[in-house]
Amino acid sequence: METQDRILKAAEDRIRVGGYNGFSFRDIARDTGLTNAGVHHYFPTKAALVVKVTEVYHQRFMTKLNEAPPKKRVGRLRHLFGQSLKTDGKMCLCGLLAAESGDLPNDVTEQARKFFGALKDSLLDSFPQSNDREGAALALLAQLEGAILLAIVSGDNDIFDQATRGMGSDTMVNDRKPN
Amino acid sequence: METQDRILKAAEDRIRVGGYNGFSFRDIARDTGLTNAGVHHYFPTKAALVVKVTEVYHQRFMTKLNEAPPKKRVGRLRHLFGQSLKTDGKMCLCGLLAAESGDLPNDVTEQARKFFGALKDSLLDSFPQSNDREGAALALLAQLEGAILLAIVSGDNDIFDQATRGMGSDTMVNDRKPN
DNA sequence: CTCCACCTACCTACCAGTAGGTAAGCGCAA
DNA sequence: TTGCGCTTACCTACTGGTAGGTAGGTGGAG
Repeated sequence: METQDRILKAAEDRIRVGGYNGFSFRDIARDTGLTNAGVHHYFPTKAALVVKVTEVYHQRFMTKLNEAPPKKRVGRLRHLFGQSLKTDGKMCLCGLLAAESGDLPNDVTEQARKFFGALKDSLLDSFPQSNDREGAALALLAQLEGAILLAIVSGDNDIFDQATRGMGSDTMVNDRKPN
Repeated sequence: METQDRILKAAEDRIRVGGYNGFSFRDIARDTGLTNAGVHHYFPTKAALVVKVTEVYHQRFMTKLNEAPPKKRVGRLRHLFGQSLKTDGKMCLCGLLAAESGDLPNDVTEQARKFFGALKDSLLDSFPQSNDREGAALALLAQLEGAILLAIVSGDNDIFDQATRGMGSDTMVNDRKPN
């Protein structure tokens, strides 16, 4: 694996546990077997590193989401969030950054915002046109992001399933009752 | 206002913007006109300070929530979260701490967990006994916490309303606060 | 020989936390 | 009423350690 990719992976893992202020260049250096300066060789500033991490995350996530046809996006999204929790045992990267966004470099906040914008747009086609699709997509996104948050703080993955029951797989694949 | 309370207020405000690692004792000292050591006089460690902040927040929040009768708790809770966003312009304290919880002192994480436990318990009575009340309460909590997160990162309070539309008005009760 | 990856060595600023001092106030006894 | 022991509420000055970031070198591959 390329050094740059190892740096990005280490940074993503760190951020998804402790957030932007919860890791340092030296942490990443230790994780990758480099030195502080070695990490700076690839990313001049912390903000630049985190922006790149979010770009990679964004693209990877959207690719997986858009593999599913519009009608199955909700279930797919639920699956992806669940995987984030159960396989990685970690928060959604952009969810954590969003929470801290009041104290982040502007371009990092902007990246998190873009992620949720893209998610919402990809989701719109899953809802019937007549209703408030925008609101329905946002509500769903909110519920998923909140569910992962509740599960993480509780240290209990089942909470994610409880808080998202009925979403996607059973009742709601293509006809969630919008409020 | 007592010095200790000014410290607690400053710390709460700071945490709700940047999280646990997003503020320092010196920030609080500047906010309150004290010195670093002056803040340490009241709170020996950062963890102790943050634990106290969450205790005060928890109690204040639950008091306001439980003013409403069980049947109106959902609307009340939505109102309180909306107020947190629109009046304070800030995240829910425990939501932010929950997101970062992977990198927090244990007793701080525990406080955040307790907050959501209390919220869920208070909410249970708002749901019909026959169904999966636990899941319904968790889903609602998740949606609210996620909605505030999406609104914060977007810098657009309307997103909170969109993502929680219908909540507390159809199946739940009205969401106008009865003051 | 050049370029690139990465290093050593270092900077300044800041971190949480501590040591020890001081000024003002308390309850209480003479 | 004065004086004493003790406490509260801070302060200045400092510690060891870490933060993000930089200047300039080294070693190996092409």
